[in-house]
Amino acid sequence: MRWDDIDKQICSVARALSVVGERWTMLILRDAFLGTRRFDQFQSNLGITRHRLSERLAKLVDQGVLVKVPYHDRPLRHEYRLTRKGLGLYPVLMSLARWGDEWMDKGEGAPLEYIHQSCGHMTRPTLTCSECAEPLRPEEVRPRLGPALQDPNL
Amino acid sequence: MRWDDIDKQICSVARALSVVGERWTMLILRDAFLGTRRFDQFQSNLGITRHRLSERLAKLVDQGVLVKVPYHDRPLRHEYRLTRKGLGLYPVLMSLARWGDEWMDKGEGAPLEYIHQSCGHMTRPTLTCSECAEPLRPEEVRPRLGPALQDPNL
DNA sequence: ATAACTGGGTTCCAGATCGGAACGAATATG
DNA sequence: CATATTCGTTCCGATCTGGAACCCAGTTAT
Repeated sequence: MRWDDIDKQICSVARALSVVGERWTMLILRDAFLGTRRFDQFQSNLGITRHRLSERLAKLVDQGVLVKVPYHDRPLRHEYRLTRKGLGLYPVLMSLARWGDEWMDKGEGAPLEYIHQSCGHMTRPTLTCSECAEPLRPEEVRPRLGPALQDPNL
Repeated sequence: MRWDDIDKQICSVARALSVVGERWTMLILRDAFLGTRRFDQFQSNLGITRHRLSERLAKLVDQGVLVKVPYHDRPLRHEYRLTRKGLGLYPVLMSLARWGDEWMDKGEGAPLEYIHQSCGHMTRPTLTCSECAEPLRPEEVRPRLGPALQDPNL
């Protein structure tokens, strides 16, 4: 199977990766969450080539993860901002960051720390159950077929 | 900058992606979390080529995300299991799945649903603050430089 | 005992994707 | 007018990918 066809799988992870699973895309979004908005800020922060960057940004705009907002008229200039769909990726980014902090540390501690302003503490983002609020452990979660995978002939 | 050098960045997201950011890797891990363990189970579930699969598995073993465990002696056969480091990626996978459920749905509902066995309910995995247990919203979290990025000359 | 099968790979090649550098277009600045 | 800034695009050689064929050690089927 070609990579371009993964979005045809009936799997939310595959579909998500069809949008954010390419090289650089997650790093672009990391920067977007940290406040980067303009083409060449992205470019110099990331060290990605201009070509690749414009390709990735275009796809993210296309998929509704970013919007192009004009911030200057003549000459026409845009910046790229996270949409609600884009903001929805926050847990993915934070989970990646936490895993990196925990498992890929080279002995100098975390690059960034996060203050949760509503409670004032340094936070360690934790995935919890929406119903009982306990941290979700893989052994305690049982997946079952959802609507999209239920055979109507059963 | 070449993609192979992203792990040199002082950024946990980049370091995490240097391990799990290649095509297919996350899908391999998704399958691993759903119980897949053997080479050709992965291969037929994913539709990845054998070559690519053996390459990805080798890297994941190398990075300590999976372990090769022998399950048969003569002929020698191994299976691939998640290590603690691998299990640590659960929040990343679940967050991706939730985002896919929410934003990439094609109108037939979620492919999988998740039952949290310790509370018995269908759960919607939610990223929360470790300190106050409230859901983490990006606007309420302020990043600051951590130990790895603090200039010792300040 | 020979053939066919199984699990777990590796080799090879054509085509797609990538990185780097040069080029372009539209306006602003001196 | 010459130069700079911003945001791209074009081109090309290098790297990566997918598909198919091949390999090898044991195992079962004939």
